[in-house]
Amino acid sequence: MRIGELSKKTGVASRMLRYYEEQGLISPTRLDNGYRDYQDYLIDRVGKIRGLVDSGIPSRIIVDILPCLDQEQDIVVRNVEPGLRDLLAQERDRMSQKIDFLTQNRDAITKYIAALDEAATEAPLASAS
DNA sequence: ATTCTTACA
DNA sequence: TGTAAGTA
Repeated sequence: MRIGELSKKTGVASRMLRYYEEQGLISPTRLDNGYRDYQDYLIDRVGKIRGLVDSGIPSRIIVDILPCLDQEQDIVVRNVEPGLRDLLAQERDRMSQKIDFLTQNRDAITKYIAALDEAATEAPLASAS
């Protein structure tokens, strides 16, 4: 399928699909007319990529994690790149740190929402005062 | 009508 | 990311 169809199926803007390609996250083939040709499995892959990207994970890390996502559980460990283990461990710690940060913000927002609801209950028409 | 690349906001 | 230009 071409970029427009993949965009509709994944909800990812075609602009970003081309960007993902630049980042080495996906490698669509080309049609004779130069149009990008995406395989069906990329629909699922793009969904996972979006999840990672939306979590704020740098694309350079996503590239290393992607092969783990494309398989069910049988992770192939042939690519024993030198510092990859440490790189991923370091990234995992950053994720934990980010999760803690987001958890705090979520709780703070939850309290704020509660305060807003309470205020609305006490003074229903005070929004324009 | 769609997509492509390049480039600017 | 969105959009514009000029193509294929």
